[in-house]
Amino acid sequence: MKYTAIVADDHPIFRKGLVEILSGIENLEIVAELSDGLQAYQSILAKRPDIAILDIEMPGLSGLDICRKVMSEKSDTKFIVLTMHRDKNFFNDAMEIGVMGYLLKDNAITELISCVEKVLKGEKCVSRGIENLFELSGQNNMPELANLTATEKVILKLIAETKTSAEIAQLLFVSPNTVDNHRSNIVKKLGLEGKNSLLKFAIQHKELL
Amino acid sequence: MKYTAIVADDHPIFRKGLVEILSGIENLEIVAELSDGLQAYQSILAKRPDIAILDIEMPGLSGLDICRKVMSEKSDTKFIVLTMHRDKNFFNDAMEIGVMGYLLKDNAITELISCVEKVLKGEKCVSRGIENLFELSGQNNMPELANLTATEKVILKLIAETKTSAEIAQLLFVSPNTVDNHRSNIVKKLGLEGKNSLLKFAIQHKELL
DNA sequence: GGACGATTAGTGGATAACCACTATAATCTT
DNA sequence: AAGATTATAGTGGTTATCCACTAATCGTCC
Repeated sequence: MKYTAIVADDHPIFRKGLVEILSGIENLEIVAELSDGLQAYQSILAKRPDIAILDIEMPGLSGLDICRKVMSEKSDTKFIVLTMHRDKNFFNDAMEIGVMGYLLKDNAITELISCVEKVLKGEKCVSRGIENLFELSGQNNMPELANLTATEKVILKLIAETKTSAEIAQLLFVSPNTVDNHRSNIVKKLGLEGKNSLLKFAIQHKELL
Repeated sequence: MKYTAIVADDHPIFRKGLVEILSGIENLEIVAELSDGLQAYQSILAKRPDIAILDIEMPGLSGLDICRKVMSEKSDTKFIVLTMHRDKNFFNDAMEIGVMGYLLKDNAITELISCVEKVLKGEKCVSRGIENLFELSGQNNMPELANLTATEKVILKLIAETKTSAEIAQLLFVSPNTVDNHRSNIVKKLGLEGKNSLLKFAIQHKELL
């Protein structure tokens, strides 16, 4: 018996590679090949494939959006999502939604094949490199940042917006001295040194704040 | 007559797509397929292909590094580089080095094929989407930045790397006073105000420097 | 040769940020 | 109740940056 699959990815060359590899799996037939989220969603509803292999980052609907929508309509389709970026939020979302496979786009071809086979059997499958990523991101996501108090984080954010201590003091209705004191504490907690080191740090890391 | 090609990209699935598409070009034969920069470099030297299709972002040597090295050894190999990111610096570097083709990884398959054909004929070929990128970046690229002198730009870059005036002075073998003077001039030209305004500006705009 | 711009270097002053303390009140923990 | 943490506020000192000047040197263009 042949399983059916649909593939969606907005990068044509990468999609070509995907399709080529999946075509090599004997008991699998690709019934549709899409390049954007909405088309992929409609195609899944129309063809009800056994498995859908979706890029997360796509125009229109993301791969995760598609999973969410399809799964809310009691479908038996199983999902494997692909992503370029080792993003913890994506992974967490994917796990919550209940996708069966989570792969990094730079993974080996053998890993893709074995993942598809596992998922078809009903097993879950997560990329190698993701667990490492997890440990890593837990580590390099600045454990120091977690040590900061709520007020300190607020101030750090405002610093990242290139506000001066005087401006921050006005915004928070406290004395400039207090802000200055918080700055000192933050600098100490983060282990920074030198003039403007806090400003440099804040601007460079404002994405994680 | 058949042309020879080598392909290098560290993403296995994408590389598979690339190779698959290029195999469809009749007068082209792929003589090697690599997954890292150093291997690709050595392979090009060994096989002297007519054309090399290289990812820019690769472990070890980047695609551009490879071009630079190979071209300094009077090779006839023509280069097409691929990149995921619409990065102006990459493009400028590529043009300086003299690559024949510059493609974005999300480009269409037809564009890849026509680019290879053009380059084999000796024509240059740049991705659609790149010029747009250029106009865009050309517009919002701060006309004031163009007013800066070469030395001022160097100093601005170093400031963006969060170097202090004293450190910059040491690096450039000039007096700290001179660096300070340049800072003043830059601040004036950019119309900045307030303490650390230059540092803030430099860090926030370092991508365009 | 003269005008101009760029680079170099200096003086002097203002201020924001850093750094190290002390200290009080409020809150939370044990 | 005692202790810890947090937020608040202040004093005093150092320093990097900013700002406004002046000035010498060098190369380029007319």
